[in-house]
Amino acid sequence: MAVTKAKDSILDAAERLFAQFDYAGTSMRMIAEEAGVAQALIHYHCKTKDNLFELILERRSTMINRIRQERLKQCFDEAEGGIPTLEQVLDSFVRPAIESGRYSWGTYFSQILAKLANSVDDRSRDLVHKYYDPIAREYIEALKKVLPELPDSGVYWGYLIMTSAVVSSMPRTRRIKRLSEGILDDDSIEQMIERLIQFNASGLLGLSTLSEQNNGRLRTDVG
Amino acid sequence: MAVTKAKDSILDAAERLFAQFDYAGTSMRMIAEEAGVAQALIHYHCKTKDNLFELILERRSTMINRIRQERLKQCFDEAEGGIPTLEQVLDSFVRPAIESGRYSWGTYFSQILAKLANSVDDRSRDLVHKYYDPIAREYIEALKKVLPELPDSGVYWGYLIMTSAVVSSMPRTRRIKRLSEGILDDDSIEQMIERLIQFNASGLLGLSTLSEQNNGRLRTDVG
DNA sequence: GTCTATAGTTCGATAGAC
DNA sequence: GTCTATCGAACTATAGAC
Repeated sequence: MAVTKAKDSILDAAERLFAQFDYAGTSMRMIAEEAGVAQALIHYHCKTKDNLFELILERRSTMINRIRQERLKQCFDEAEGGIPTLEQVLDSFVRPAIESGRYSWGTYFSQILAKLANSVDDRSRDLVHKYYDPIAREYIEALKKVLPELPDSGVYWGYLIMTSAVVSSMPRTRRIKRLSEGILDDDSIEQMIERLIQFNASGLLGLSTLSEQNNGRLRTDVG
Repeated sequence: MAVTKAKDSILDAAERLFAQFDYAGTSMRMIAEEAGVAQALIHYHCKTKDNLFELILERRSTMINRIRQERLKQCFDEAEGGIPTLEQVLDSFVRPAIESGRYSWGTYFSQILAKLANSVDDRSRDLVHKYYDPIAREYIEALKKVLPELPDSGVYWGYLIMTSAVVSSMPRTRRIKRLSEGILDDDSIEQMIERLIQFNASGLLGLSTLSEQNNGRLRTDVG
């Protein structure tokens, strides 16, 4: 049985509005109007406003993370010696997220996800836990294999810093265009993917040079 | 003339509530109750809800960015040869932000800022423009001096990726504790500052190795 | 500066017809 | 599955006393 057409248009409309006005700033009336259905139909299909938000998150996170999972597995399957390069692993992580921005839904979902990832309330943490911890654990294991010299603490911190950078690069704030006075823009997806992989690969490798015993002191012989 | 005590308690209360429930999810009634004043007094002191939000942003951003500005200047003044190390520059950027999390207000403001930074609506962009573009331009100029071999596009992308990582590391989501199964936590401020500096310094340097003509191809000889 | 009271609007959710 | 109608509550902002 296919998902009803009405339910899809409700999810699409809510996704656009939640992105633009935030969860609390979006009313069921606005969603109904945007979707072109009666307000009561949203409750019929999606129960509550809170559940509607989770449905949106579930739809896109499973979509993106399934692709990541497949490409990560492919990395390891096709690698000579069974260990792919760091860049190959990061590509499988970064590309599905940034490429989703090509689709109109991606521009909306990315804003929802970025705000969710930076929320500290219990409900938001539970949602991140439910939909993003499984893929996080897979990448943490993959990074341990690809970077065997990196201590575990570096892997965890590195993964989280990298994730922050990727998630925050998904919404097109156009800030780079303003700061660079029009020279650069965030609509070049391939350029952004390349920069993110390069920056994060180097950043992860950089954590290797920081020994556990060495905390508080930084090498200053770079640059 | 000192700022009124009532106004401060209104700003403090609103800061806590905006962080917890977002802008649209916080009502003037909630703020009045949390501040222990009448609802009408908020309008007297802060005019509208929208203006109240800007007052909160102005108060903390000027506080943090003034410290950054002073320390950045100090870096260059005290450096031998006039050019400080990359890590010294990044320390002046990262430390004031992360250390603000020691104060209770920092835990609230960090959540507000992280969501603002990931918003694409015109009002949010204007606020980022007004309160964060000046300090951004100072650091971009500083990075150009510290990393003379890095092409401009690398400086702009690097600054924005770094900023994303730092801003998203400010709210204590405690995700690292869950993912590391209790081994690590985000309450160790010194450890977090060190990791962020190390990661971002390496990430910025990593962008140097990516030539303008080379886009689409990555070196794979790392790891 | 601080308050009470309230105008005028909008909210999430549900009841019940078809 | 889809609709109209509506309940009870909450909203921002202001008027006006002190």
